Amino acid sequence: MAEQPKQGQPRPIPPRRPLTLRDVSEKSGVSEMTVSRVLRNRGDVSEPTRQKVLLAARELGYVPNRIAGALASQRVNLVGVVIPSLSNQVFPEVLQGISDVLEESGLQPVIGVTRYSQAREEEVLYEMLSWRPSGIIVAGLEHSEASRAMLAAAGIPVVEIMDVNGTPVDSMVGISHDLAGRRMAEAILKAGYRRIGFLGTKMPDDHRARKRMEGFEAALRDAGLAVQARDFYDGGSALQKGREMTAALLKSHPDLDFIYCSNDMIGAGGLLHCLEQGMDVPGEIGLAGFNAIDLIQGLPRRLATMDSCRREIGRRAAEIITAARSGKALSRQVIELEPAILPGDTIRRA
Amino acid sequence: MAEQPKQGQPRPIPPRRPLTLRDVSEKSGVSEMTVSRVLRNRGDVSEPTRQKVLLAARELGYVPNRIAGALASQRVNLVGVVIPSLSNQVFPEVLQGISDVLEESGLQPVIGVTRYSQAREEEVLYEMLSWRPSGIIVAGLEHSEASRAMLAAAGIPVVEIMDVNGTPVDSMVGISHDLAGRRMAEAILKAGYRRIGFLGTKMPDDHRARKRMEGFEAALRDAGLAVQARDFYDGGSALQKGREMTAALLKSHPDLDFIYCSNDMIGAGGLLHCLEQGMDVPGEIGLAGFNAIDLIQGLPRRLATMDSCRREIGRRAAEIITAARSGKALSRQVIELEPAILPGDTIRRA
DNA sequence: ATGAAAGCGCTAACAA
DNA sequence: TTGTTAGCGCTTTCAT
Repeated sequence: MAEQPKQGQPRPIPPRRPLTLRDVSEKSGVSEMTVSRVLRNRGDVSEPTRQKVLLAARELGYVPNRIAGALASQRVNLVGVVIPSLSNQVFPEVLQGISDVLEESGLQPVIGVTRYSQAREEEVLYEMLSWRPSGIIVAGLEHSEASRAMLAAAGIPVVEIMDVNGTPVDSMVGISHDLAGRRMAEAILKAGYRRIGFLGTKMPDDHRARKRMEGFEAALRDAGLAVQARDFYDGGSALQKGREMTAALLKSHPDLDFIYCSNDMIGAGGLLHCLEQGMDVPGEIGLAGFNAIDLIQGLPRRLATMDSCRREIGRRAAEIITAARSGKALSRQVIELEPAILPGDTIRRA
Repeated sequence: MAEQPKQGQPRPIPPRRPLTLRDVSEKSGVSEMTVSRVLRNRGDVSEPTRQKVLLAARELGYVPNRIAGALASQRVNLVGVVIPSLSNQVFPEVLQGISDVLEESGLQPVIGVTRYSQAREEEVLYEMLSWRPSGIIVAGLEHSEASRAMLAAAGIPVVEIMDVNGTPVDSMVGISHDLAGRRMAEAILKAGYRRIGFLGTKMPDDHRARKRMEGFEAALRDAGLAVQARDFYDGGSALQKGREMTAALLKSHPDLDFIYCSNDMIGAGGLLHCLEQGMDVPGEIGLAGFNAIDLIQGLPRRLATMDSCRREIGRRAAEIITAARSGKALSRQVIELEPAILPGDTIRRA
């Protein structure tokens, strides 16, 4: 049963058992404990010993086993991040903000995707909490009872992000989507538009889009007006849907003078349609979206939109986690950011 | 030192120690071992016992500790996925394919982002391997020596994806970007275009974009032609950059009759520019991109492009991992997918 | 069908 | 500065 290096054979995956600290200890002639100290830069180790250990570890190709480490130390450098989708353009940017901050603290984001389903969210949270992360960042304030219970009982910082219209389990960082809708409505009314349509997503669980719409309608009501026409989409290319829905809306309601879209992609599609029809934008018809995504920079007109502060939200949320971890026992923070209106070229200047 | 609920104070993080199997065991009056069996659906447990345990676990809000479980069982339901970026539209779709397949097998993807840096990739891989995942999926074939060594020594299935122009550490699933560039060049030449320009990304480490360009140029050379003009971009809105770079390219080389872009966003920007200038697309000038992203469905013309098979690549890669895990000891698979040309409306019909 | 004992690979706490 | 000991919370294995 002696090991027999077969030369000339394509090297198979090494059947070796994974290396342990003990292997490094034996190879370097230093105790496991000291090896552990060197590998974690902890405690005082003499420079010669340090070098011996480092060399042995490198030569063996040792990769520490964090599972054992985490169990022994009761510390995990993981932060759970739970978001509805990765294909939404918006969430990767939040993630960017999060990982920018976490990286500095040696924390690692672990991403879970819920597909806008509370049931799936519950599963994802359960799965994440079972790894005993140092904190959880989760999009939105609407969760199942079980999810809220898990989060509250986890004994770690929990930050709910993107939205502040509701009651958080622990901390929250976001914008008021109700206010965002209202503000946009006010800007539109101030610019003189009166016959207003709405295009949105059908997603029954996109609570933030819903809140924007509700805020928008509330502001119109305050001015004695109402949305004249609306339509909702579900799936497919948002740009194409924006085109089609705008075309349909203007056909059934030719007198509309503004269309408020629940996101920039829909708005961009609408804008392309209107321009191709030779309509005067923003004179004859105005348009607005939401999010301020990068894309709108390249459109024929800069679509009016609102900054959703995604990156900043990510940064702030991550900072709450890192602060809590380094002992600054605060928690229960509530941070409301101010979404700015970017009027672009698709709303008449007042 | 009695606990003293301070009312009116913001509730601090619950100081309770996390629950363990023992807590469930005590509450249910069943041994830890049997509790463990129930919670994992393993072995034979009588129905009454089962119910007792489940009830106790639910009432306590017990979440198992996977760290301990993984250490004891030497099994981890994690699969590392290492990609260059999340903001590229393309990678989230690969991820979608991956998680569709993994989900069925109870495996969980863990995402790492390299920002197109090999040094960062090395760190990310080290970090991931330290969690002893059941497999690793990594984008691209170009890695540092240390990364390749780590992957080879990890003793788990490794799948390199997106590209097949190179030698994998273990398995690979992707398309030939060299071939993709060639095929597009051939289609363009066949349609009668001769004065061809190129717009790409500056990213020095986007090897796949580079290989496409090289294949493209090789095919032109075979036809006795060469790229007449080229430009590269870096950062910012790709749509806007596509616009600007196309404008600049056509200004300095007004006789170009085709522009091949290294991705659809650049191509879309170019298309919008050309149409706004009143140019005849595809008669006067043709355009093509790469990836077949959703967005192009909503453009004024369907941009010519090539399907990069992202979803399928993700699925196949994940299947290799799940197959290896369920004992079907294969490994070392090489799967080359065929990228189809989608001529759209921006290449003249032959 | 259920339980008891051993130990996964590492680190905290203490000893030398 | 270095080493020893005793677990971390669970699962494997074997006994009952």
